[in-house]
Amino acid sequence: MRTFVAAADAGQFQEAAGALAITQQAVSKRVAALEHDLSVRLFARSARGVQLTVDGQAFLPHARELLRVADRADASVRPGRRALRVDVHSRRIGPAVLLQDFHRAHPDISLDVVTLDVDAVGAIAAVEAGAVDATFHAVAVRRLPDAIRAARVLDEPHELLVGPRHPLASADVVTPAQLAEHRIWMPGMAPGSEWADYYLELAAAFGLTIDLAGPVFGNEALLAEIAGSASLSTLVGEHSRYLWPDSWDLRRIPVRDPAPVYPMSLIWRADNPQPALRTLRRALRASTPDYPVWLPKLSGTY
Amino acid sequence: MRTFVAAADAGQFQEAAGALAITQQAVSKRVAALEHDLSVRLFARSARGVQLTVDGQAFLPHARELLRVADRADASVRPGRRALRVDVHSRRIGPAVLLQDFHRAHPDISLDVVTLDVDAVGAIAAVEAGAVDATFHAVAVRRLPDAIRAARVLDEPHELLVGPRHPLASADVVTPAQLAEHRIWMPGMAPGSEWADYYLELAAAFGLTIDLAGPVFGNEALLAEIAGSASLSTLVGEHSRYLWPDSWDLRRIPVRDPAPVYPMSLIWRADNPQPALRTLRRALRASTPDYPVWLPKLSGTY
DNA sequence: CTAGAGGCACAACCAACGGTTGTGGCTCGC
DNA sequence: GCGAGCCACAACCGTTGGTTGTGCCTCTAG
Repeated sequence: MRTFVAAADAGQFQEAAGALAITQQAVSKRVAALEHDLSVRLFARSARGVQLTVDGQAFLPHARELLRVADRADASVRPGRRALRVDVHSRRIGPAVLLQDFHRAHPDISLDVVTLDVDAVGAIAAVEAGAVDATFHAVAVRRLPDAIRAARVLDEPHELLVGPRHPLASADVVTPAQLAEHRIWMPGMAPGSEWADYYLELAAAFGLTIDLAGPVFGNEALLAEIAGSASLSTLVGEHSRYLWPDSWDLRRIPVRDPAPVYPMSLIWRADNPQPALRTLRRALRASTPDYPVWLPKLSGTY
Repeated sequence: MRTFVAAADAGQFQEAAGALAITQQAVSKRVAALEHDLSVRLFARSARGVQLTVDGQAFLPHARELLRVADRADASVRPGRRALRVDVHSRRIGPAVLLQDFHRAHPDISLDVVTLDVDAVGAIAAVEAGAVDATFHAVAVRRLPDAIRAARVLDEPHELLVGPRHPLASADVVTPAQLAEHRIWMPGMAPGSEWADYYLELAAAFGLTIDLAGPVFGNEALLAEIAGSASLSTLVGEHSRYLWPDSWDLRRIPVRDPAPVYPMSLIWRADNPQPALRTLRRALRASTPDYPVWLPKLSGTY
């Protein structure tokens, strides 16, 4: 492909061969092979050089695009100068949305969003090791390793997700106190994880029934279950993206007075030289809600 | 790359090998070679299969994109089911702009814009031969080959392009009659071409001095010449895109009363089965100006 | 605790690919 | 008409990339 583009740019195989440091015959062979694979003629040969055919003209921009993508792919992992790589715990929750906004605002910065599938300790270890440039987690800033920095970037308020038959289905807003009478189901939180700790502390603070146990069949199953139930509900982050069929008629009801928020920090290595990281940090300015919030004490490992 | 994606999807080399109809060892070798080239480990191997590393996760979407682009590149020339291919005489004039608008409105339709670099006769021959799906030219509809259809899609009005020292530099609008006193320079029109015929007929109709001869050094040179001259001017299509440094201070002045328009038709083969062509035809509805226009008699080959 | 199943890597082997040099034919310009 | 410039074809050969055979590791079932 690179040879084809070089030949198209040069207008002759000889010169392209020079640029690629191979012989004219090799260029001829490569182009012939490409033409054979595509079963189409890309160049019209003459004694003065070559000229793109119609098919060649149509193919050229695609070939260039292919090389661009290949170079980007290479740059995404090439040690030393790879793209900014950020870990999010799930692609459906707040931080992923923040990153998407960031990408829209800075399309020139190449960004890789990955999901490490580890807890805060593991993610911070990955940041320390340089495997990722940054991660999002709830941390008590005082107890981080020396080389690690953190900045609060998102206080994520919660919404109650209920089906149409749930008693609170028609509420515009609910208070934590109101939730005490209802069962909140959040399966899949590993005991001891920051998530489990958070929801246990929340439950204790307001006398709630938050069910962290139970079989985990995935988010889709959970949503389906809630859609059909008159008593089940769950909590989701305000920025999170969950999709369901319209017919399920699920409702998201803000929780306020106070609003339990989940405090997310961006975590990075102090000595990370990536300029894009600085840009990301600047772009992610925390906007504190203008209503009363409830925050956990964050007594976990960090 | 395809092997890497297959292995990532399968979660094990064995299964990927089956899907690709090669042996597990070949998959192992291919992945190892890719890892070597990138000097990065993409998979963590275990006795239960393989799992993407962080680098692998970051690389995967790029690899998928690469395959997508490769497939599109292939589809762009693969005989039988290639993308809609339209010839424009120049990427800077009206039809190219129409196509760009069309692409924005229908981003799902893959469109290849090519420049055949031939006259109307050659372009229509290319349409007949199936090398391109459509072309834009000024034609008298009556005399086309049987298998060819045409529809007027753009009556392109002209603007006078002058430098700041030209006598008409400050005019808001000019008439063809006014132009009779000034020299209009349009080098590079081959004698007998539809363009030359048009401008000759225009010159005759209004007693203009239109200079089609002269050395051709390219558009940039022409613009530079005009910018510095107090007497030279040229005509450009209203939709055409020419760029120049701000300091040149060139002005585009509409020609009206009547406005000489250049009538462009979309030309295609009656039996072209491409559904996208139908969409293009529907999208390109001619919008006739609501002011008096001048049209040529179109006495050329077609 | 052990045996077997399942999965990946390494080694040896071999066809085919992709480069090289050498050469011939074509076209254009002097 | 002849040389210069450029591309294609042929012969040649090292390397690549597939194959089969095998060993090692881990997880699990008996």
